Amino acid sequence: MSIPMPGAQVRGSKTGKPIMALLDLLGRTWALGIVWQLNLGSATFRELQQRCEQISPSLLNTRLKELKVLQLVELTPSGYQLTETGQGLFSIVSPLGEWSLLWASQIKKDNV
Amino acid sequence: MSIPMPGAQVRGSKTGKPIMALLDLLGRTWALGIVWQLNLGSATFRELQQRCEQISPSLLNTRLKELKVLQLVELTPSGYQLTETGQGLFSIVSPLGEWSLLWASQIKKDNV
DNA sequence: CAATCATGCTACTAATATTGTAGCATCATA
DNA sequence: TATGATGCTACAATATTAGTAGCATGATTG
Repeated sequence: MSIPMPGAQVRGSKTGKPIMALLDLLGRTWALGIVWQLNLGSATFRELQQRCEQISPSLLNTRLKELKVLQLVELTPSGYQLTETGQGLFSIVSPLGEWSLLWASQIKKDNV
Repeated sequence: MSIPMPGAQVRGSKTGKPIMALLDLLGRTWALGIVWQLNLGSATFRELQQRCEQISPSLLNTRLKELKVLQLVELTPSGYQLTETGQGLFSIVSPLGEWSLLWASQIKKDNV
């Protein structure tokens, strides 16, 4: 799967709009999960694998490559970590944590 | 693929944490894109198909089923539309639109 | 200096998800 | 009773993800 570079055609969209590239990226398995986990602190490849509940190394590596090219993640001597841009992305999606709890309780409520 | 119900095991996570269910859902092709498009206004199945640049009807239907069960989307006489909960989700992710533009320009800048 | 360990990662097959096309069933309108 | 629009299903082809084994490199340890 080619890397969803903003400005280029991406999976599901030919317009090249950055938001479409971003939605393509975030719509890939574990992409958002990796960003989420890395926000908890930098991690080695294998640590990250464990935090992501045993994601396969091939997929983890594929995602990390994408995230590196798109400058959301970088590999430093102390492990993989979010770039400043990656932190910016995280800060946008971070309210999802709290929101998901409300969402969960609402779904439950309606099933009673 | 089973529906990522918060509280249950989901793809990639056994903890049942709502955030993991949410990340699973959002990590599926077109899930976030459908929410994004529906925020522009309700749409019939076929209109939605066109807005999503010719997403296949089988996948669109699969995603809509999931989003309906998870109460983010509902089918009304005037077409598919976001529920209040779905609008809440959108309001969190909506800054991604503007953010993606900055992101795109930053990536370009670094390539110069 | 050889053995051990941890690192990032590749290779490969099997399982699963997505695409793409055709077309069905239902309802409203003409 | 046609015609058109609706929501969708079926199915084969293709692409992605999962899962396991293990390689290559560098640091540490005996």
